[in-house]
Amino acid sequence: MATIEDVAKLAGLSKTTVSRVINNQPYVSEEKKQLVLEAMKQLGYVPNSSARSLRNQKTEIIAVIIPRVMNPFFGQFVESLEIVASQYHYQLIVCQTLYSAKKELDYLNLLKTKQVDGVIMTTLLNGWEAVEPFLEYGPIILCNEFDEQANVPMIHMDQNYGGYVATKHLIDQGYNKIAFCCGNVNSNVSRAREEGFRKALREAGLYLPEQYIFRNVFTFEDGKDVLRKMMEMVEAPTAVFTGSDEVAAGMISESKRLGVRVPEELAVVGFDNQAITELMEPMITTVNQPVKEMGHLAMEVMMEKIKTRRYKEREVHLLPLTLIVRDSSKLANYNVY
Amino acid sequence: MATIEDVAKLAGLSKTTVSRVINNQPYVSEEKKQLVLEAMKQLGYVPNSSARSLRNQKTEIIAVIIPRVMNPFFGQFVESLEIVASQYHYQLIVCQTLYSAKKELDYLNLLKTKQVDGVIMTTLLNGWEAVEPFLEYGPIILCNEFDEQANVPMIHMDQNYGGYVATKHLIDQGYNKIAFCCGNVNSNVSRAREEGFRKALREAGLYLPEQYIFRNVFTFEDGKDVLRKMMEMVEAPTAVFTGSDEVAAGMISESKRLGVRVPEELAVVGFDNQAITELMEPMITTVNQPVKEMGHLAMEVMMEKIKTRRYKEREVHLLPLTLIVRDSSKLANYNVY
DNA sequence: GTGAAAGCGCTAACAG
DNA sequence: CTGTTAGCGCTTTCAC
Repeated sequence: MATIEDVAKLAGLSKTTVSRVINNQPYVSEEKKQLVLEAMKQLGYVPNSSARSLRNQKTEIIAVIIPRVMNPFFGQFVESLEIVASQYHYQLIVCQTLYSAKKELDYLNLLKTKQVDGVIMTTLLNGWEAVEPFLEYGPIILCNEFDEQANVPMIHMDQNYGGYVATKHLIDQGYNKIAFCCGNVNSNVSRAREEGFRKALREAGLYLPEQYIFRNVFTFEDGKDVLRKMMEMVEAPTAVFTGSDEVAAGMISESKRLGVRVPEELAVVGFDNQAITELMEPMITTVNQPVKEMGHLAMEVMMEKIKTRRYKEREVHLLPLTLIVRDSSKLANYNVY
Repeated sequence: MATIEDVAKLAGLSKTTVSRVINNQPYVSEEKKQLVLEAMKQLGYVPNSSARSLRNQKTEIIAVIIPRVMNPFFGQFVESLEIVASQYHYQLIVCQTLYSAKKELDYLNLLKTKQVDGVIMTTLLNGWEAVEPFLEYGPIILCNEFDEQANVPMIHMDQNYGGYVATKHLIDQGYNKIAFCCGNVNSNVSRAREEGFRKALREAGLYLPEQYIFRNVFTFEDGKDVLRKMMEMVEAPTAVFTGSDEVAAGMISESKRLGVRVPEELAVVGFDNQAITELMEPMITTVNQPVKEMGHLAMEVMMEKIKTRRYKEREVHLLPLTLIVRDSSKLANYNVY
């Protein structure tokens, strides 16, 4: 493998001059520049990234921590992050926690070992106190997940509003026995959605029985399970707010199997606005999250923080959530009027 | 940031000894070892990866080149790759070509610049001739996509069989006007499937009109478009083999809109066995691809190639494909008997 | 067992 | 404009 020295020798110049050419620096005559370029081409030379990283103290790699790629929300996030990163000639390392706090911590260490220039986190399994010390080694951006104390850039959606608007919609449709389903209990995302949910119920003077609350519901299968549990209740809910389209789809699928009509006997609202919402029958009412925008913004903010080196300041970017009404929550007779 | 030198000073020892402790090398007394460990803890020391990479000529990073993360097939592939990589303490860089040959080449350069220790490719947009020279800089593994000339490890499915078995199934169900749909024209995957498809038709003595062949069909929307085109034909096909479940879903969705009954008037077979196949109505007949296994195997093979440093040899791992019959291709009256 | 010193490939003072 | 030199942080001879 050719090194800068080989190029220098072949061109009959010094390493410095070659380096200047590589980095498009001024103060190198056109003549010598051509000499260098020629030598580089002849040797098929490309600079060694490890050497550059060591010397420049930066790797041009960003790590993104997500639960798992196959969750469509995070998959889409990774996709949009990578697109922007590649425009800046940065690479993206994917880090899947698989919901393990230990793995989250291991991945944060990439910052400490200087394998990456920054970390974008979408989970906070260890709590902010555990994450904060890593700030000493480079920028961390909180995406989707958030924390009241965190002194870093945060990009997320108004989850409280999301929970509120979806629930308000159900109430407006005439439903009054509404259940709540969420994923990670320790997540502020879930917490905020639940607050919004409760706010809507409160405003409507509706009561929320304890058993109408389901937590740690993540997958299609989980959705099925919850539906069965709901239907076994003496007083079953007539509507349910879920934390993800996948869960909503599971519920609808299981409803069909049990002969429960959606939305007549049970209204279902999803979250995320994934492709599946338009494929299910009935099509799923959901809350759209601007994931792509979040990815773009996150990477842009990361690039800026790396450049300015000021990243230990709280900075909140709030992205809008919008309710998308489809068939899984729309009572036919309400449409007539 | 503490360096090895700081640790050495604090422990009152040399860098060499500290290095030995870091790397668990023998020939260091238990006593000094404890001294070093203590100093390391006190300083919160972690070795700098760039320095290690430069010195050891390896980064412990693997790049994976895929079209895009949001394609569920590749998303799942990335997910399983990352899981195995992390067990080996390797990181995974995602590289999305977005179907651009130039980007594919750019990403291959990661190998040349030594930013990664190996590359796993799932596309071959530039043809093997263009890829081969990069072998000089490190291992390349071909996954899913394959090439007859490539002198590297290849892990893929028997696509020819996949095309054959799905088509045979349609024929056995009594369909005889069968259309073919595939994605990338220049892909051996598509090519092999088409061969299998044609073989089944040939065996059954069925004729294949040119207009029954659709290429460059990738998305849900593409599926809808193709369906409309098919239905506009004077002699419309009564069955269709598609290259992906997404496309199949698009077709079924559009069929419903147009009042075309599936499978009575049109049988549809997908490919990949994604979650969506069980959510659509009717549920989609498809060909299961062991993506997870492919990911695991690919990373295991990569680790082995990196260790042995022998990777310029052709080596084919063929994974089995299985037909999964569901409702989108099953004529009710055929089930009775 | 332990340490001094060289060097991985690159960039940036600094001097000319 | 160009080159000499030092050094980023680590591992590995090689000597003791």
